[in-house]
Amino acid sequence: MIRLYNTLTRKKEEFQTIEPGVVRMYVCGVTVYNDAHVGHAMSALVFDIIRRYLEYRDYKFKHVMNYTDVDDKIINRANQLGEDPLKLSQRYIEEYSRELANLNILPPSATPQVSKTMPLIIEFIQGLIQKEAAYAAPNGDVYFSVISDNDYGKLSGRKLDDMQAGARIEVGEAKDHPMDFALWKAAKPGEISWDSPWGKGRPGWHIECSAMNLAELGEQIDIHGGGNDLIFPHHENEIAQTESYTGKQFARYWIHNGMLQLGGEKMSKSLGNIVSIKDFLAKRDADVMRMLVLSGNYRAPLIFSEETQDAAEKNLERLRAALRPASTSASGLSADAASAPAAQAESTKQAFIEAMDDDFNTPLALAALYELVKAINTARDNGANDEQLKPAQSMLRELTGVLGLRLQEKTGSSDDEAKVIALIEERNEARKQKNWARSDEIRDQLKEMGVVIEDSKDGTKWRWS
RNA sequence: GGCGUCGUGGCCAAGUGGUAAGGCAAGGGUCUGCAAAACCCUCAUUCAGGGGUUCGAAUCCCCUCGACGCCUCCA
Repeated sequence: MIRLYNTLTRKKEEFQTIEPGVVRMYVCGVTVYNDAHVGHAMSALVFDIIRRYLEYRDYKFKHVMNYTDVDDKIINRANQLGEDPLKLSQRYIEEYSRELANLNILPPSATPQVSKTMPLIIEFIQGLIQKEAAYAAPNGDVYFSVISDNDYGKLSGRKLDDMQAGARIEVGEAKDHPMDFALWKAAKPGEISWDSPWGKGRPGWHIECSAMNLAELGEQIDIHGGGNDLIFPHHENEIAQTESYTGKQFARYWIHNGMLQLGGEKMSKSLGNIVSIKDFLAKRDADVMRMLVLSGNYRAPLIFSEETQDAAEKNLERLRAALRPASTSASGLSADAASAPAAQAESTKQAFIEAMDDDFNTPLALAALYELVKAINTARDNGANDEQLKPAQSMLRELTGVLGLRLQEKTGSSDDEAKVIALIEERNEARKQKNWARSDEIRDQLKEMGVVIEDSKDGTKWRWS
């Protein structure tokens, strides 16, 4: 039984899809106006891991991730650069999708954009007005009426009365209730706009997701996800809009990832404490980012520091090392001893599934993997051959694959490779003559080139580090 | 001020009533010319602090302190 934590009910619930065997999942993507950062990567990775795991458990997936390509910030940025806003956002959409691919994130089955969903958004708003859940203001704005929705606030656990006390009431706004929010914003002079029954304008932020959801996945979906900073107001408002429109429960499970922390604070564009995905990948492997996400519960804040990144690299190296071949001089284990790693493979698989079934407990799943790593290494140390290592190694490959880890060995340039081999030959000559000084000097030189060497019975092995 | 999440060893982090997983770091050992890798051993009588419930609490309740998120755009 798969259980997952539902923000809506604040507890873990058994996972049951509307249509057996099929998961409809909508995850809020990004507003595209500049470089995405590792916090966005965290969110995308969390839902990629969830998807990969549920696919491993035989679910088919309809995975939708939207792009917000019409928005104040995009317009401002475009004005600064003297560029067309839709061209600007298109550029960042392409860039973001490349970055997701670089992070080994499976492409969603659909990636709708606001600018391409206008007719449906307008239709949606009209429907809400007809149901008296929304109203057009004289200035050309259209607002959602929160008092029309008797369970408004159920996702974030807020009451209208509580919120009103602290709400910022903009002077001159044409709202009936201070918490009412815009479905349609009248265009300011010179702004990009679309025609509508209320005049030229553009959609508010929340309505786009309701509309795209409906278009791509239908009235009811299984999982709606995003960062926990979206719970209020974004997801709260999405629920209000969609449920007022359809009269049905919108999403069964609301899943929210915790925020990535840099220096004790949430990483965000407005705070300016940003590490872009691009900058991260220039320094570290995509697996490192994924390992970082796997190292903690997806709902908890993720500490992003040099120390946690270094630890993630070490952990990856441990997994990679376990997949390396047996010693060429391996004598082979007795049939009895050879069954140990294979048996561990089975018990690790059980433990892995049990951990992941429980709200995607990746730290516990990793612990199960390390047990398998140990069994493989022990067998190898004891002389297991490749054939005997294979069952355990394939299982390790399978389960790390479910988590989306690539575990590729690092590579260097082939030009350097010839040099490395020459140096190792020279070093082995020196070692034969017991010229340890020269031998160690060459080892240091290789280390500076990023090459690690290991002397073994099979000869000297080397790899890029 | 309101709503919510949370505080576990040097660091990261499982564990939500039955007596503290795992990884990193550190120390010792086996192996090695020395290393590296691997393996073995050591490393929290204790879970922010204080009360309470219970035969029994890191786990439940209350209070205090602290952190983070949201309440405005945000993954």
